[in-house]
Amino acid sequence: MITSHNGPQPADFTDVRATNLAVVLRFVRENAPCSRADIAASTGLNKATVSSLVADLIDRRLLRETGLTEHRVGRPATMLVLDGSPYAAIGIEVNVDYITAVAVDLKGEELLNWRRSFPGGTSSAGQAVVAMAALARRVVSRMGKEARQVLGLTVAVPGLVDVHGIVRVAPNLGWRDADLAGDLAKALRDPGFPVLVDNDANLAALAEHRFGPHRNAANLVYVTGEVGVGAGIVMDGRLRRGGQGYSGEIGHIELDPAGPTCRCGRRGCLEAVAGVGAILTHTAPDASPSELELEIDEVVRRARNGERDILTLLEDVGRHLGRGMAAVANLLNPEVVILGGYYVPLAPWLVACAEEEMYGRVLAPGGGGCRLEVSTLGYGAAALGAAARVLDSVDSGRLPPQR
Amino acid sequence: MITSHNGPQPADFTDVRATNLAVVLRFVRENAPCSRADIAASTGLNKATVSSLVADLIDRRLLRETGLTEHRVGRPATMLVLDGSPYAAIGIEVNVDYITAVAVDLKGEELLNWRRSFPGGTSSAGQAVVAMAALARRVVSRMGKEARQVLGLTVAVPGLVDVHGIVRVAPNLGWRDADLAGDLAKALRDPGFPVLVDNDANLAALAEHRFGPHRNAANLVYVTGEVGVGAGIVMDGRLRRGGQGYSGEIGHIELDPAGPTCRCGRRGCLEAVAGVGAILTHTAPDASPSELELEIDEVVRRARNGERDILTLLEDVGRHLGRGMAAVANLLNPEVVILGGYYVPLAPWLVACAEEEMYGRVLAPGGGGCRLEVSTLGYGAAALGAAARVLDSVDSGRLPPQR
DNA sequence: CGACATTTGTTTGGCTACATAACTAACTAA
DNA sequence: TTAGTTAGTTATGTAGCCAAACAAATGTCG
Repeated sequence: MITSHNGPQPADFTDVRATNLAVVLRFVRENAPCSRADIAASTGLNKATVSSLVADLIDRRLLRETGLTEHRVGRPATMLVLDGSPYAAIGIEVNVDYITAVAVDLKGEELLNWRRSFPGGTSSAGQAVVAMAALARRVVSRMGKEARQVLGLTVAVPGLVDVHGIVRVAPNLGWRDADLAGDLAKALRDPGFPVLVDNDANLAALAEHRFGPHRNAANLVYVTGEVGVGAGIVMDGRLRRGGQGYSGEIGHIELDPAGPTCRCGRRGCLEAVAGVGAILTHTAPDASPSELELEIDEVVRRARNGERDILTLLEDVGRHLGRGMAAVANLLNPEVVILGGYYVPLAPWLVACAEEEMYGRVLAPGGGGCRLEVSTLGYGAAALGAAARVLDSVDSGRLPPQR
Repeated sequence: MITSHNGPQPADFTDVRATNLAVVLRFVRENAPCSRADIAASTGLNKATVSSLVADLIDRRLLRETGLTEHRVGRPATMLVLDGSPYAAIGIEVNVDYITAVAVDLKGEELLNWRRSFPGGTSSAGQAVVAMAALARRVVSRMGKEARQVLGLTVAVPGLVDVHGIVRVAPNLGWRDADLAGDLAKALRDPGFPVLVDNDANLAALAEHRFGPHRNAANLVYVTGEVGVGAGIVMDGRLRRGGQGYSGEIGHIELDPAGPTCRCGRRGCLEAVAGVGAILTHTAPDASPSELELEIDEVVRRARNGERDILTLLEDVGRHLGRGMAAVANLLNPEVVILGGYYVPLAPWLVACAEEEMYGRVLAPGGGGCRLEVSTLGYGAAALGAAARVLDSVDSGRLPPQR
């Protein structure tokens, strides 16, 4: 049996080449426009090697030469940039009431962002596959019209996804043991690109790691503020999924044995005291999942109006959230914890309290250098991360073939 | 400026060689005795390549040929084993009342295990360096007499050690901002091998990962049960230290806002409700740190006698511990959480309750496959891990030079 | 007992891909 | 115009992998 973690794999020349191609690709992404000489100087690779690698990447249409530098001593340099035009990566996010599809090019530029309503809360996984396949086909066809090759498709699911990509439990969708990736690939009939599935918080963390303002942080945690509360963990520059893929389940960390009852049946879970639900049980106890966004808007409006009870409620939620994040920061010592989902619109009234609690509880000197920040990627973070997941696999050496 | 995490480093042939040497070395460690043909078949490397790699490793005295196989069809195979004799890795553990030094060979066989009492609680870091240097010199000299080359020395410290190896805070030793590694290297006057410092829980986790019964687990957490409670985290096969090196500080996760006051000033920290201190405040409130071991022995004796109040106390501690470990398991989804330190002798009365709490609170299906286990490595786990840290750097390609 | 099969490990040759250095190219400065 | 500077390419050398042929040492079976 061949498994992935049977010790380190042996290396050969193709690995060297793949590694160095990825090094050049990443360097250009982060430093474009730049010359071959820049790449050689910064990476330590030889000029000749860089020329060969760049030629290869141009052949694969991943890089493109743009103009020359002017008015400098010496021969002008031909500048290189990522070639945005020939490829696309697709990310899809399923949720309680809608499906989002985004496509990005190699640079991460958003090519499209489609959202269609979908009764996720009352549909089976099979029905979701049908809906996703329809949407995906339209996206693929649009990409085809733009003469773009699709490099891959990843689906973000709010639930427990195991290391094989099987959706084990998605509480808000009511799914269990669904092989979404396999079924979707089947529905797309041999799509010619890999189809993957991962947890939404994991993928949002990946989006922050790649596109967010803290993209340099090798260690970060993204926290979803949806009906459930989950986390995606990036440590040492990579997503860490744990033994079976279930890492980041912080929603049911117990913060207070005397706290309110959680929907899991226990008391004082993070989700119950600092989740979006904890706010809405006070303001709109009968809201259905699909009304969530409207209800949160209403909470924001009332907070803006300075309604005392709402402000107190949010401060309280902020403090609980801060306590939970302190646990995360103490355990993982990330550079930054990023709050996402519905925490974003509520941030102005949450974050000060949360920060105070968190910084007060982190043991390491200087709070371990861990900051609490608010996501700037918006609601589509998971879908964007799903697309980023595709780009990541390109970065780690699985390049499209040569022309 | 050259920093370690500035993106992936370019690769060349020496990397390929180093990678493959490490692959062969690890394979032999885990499958000794084995033949060159076995290695080729299992790793996928070519027979010729394996021969060349093995010759190199024999030259470096890392491998040794042992007899031939007999009574099998075909040409008999020359079997290979790790060569235990020419090298040693040294691990030192500083504690409140003693310093431990261990030396192991390449196989992890313990060559010596010396413990000398040392008033760590009342000594400065400078005095500790003097004591450690004296002990280290004796160990190095003993290794010299056995004609062994010392590959490295690592010190395990109960405290916050940053990514540069500086001891930022060691509460029980009263140290702050001590460059132990630098000072110790200076005291040893150009020892000719690397001197490193790391947190004791991290190193104990490494010991479990390398030598423990769960050495196959790529994701594990080790929990120290000393005066403080800390954790070492192995994810995806490597120690994860976080952004600044302060990961695993679980002692002050707040489990109960209404709980007892912790020495950190807050209420209901894991350390305060499930640390060794939480037990001793009930049984021996005035015990000094150096009497800890005796006091725990006394608790064990009374538990064996079936004293009701002690059993209740331990069950209570077990439940709190289980709640804390549930948080760890939910966040990290490791294959196993290993309890160490003073939790080991107390395990018979703690673990059942802890398991029950933990499994009940882990959200993932089947508890995420996460088990709660008790360390079998004994009190010297951190020192052993310190030595393992040295062996790890050999494994990742920093081999001793050829003869 | 001897031919043959089986398995191990080495040798030879070929290939990939990196490094070094020499060289060409294209500009600025004076 | 000439010197200086920087960019990128073109040999040439070399490390180290793989594949295949080969040599060596054993067991098996007629």
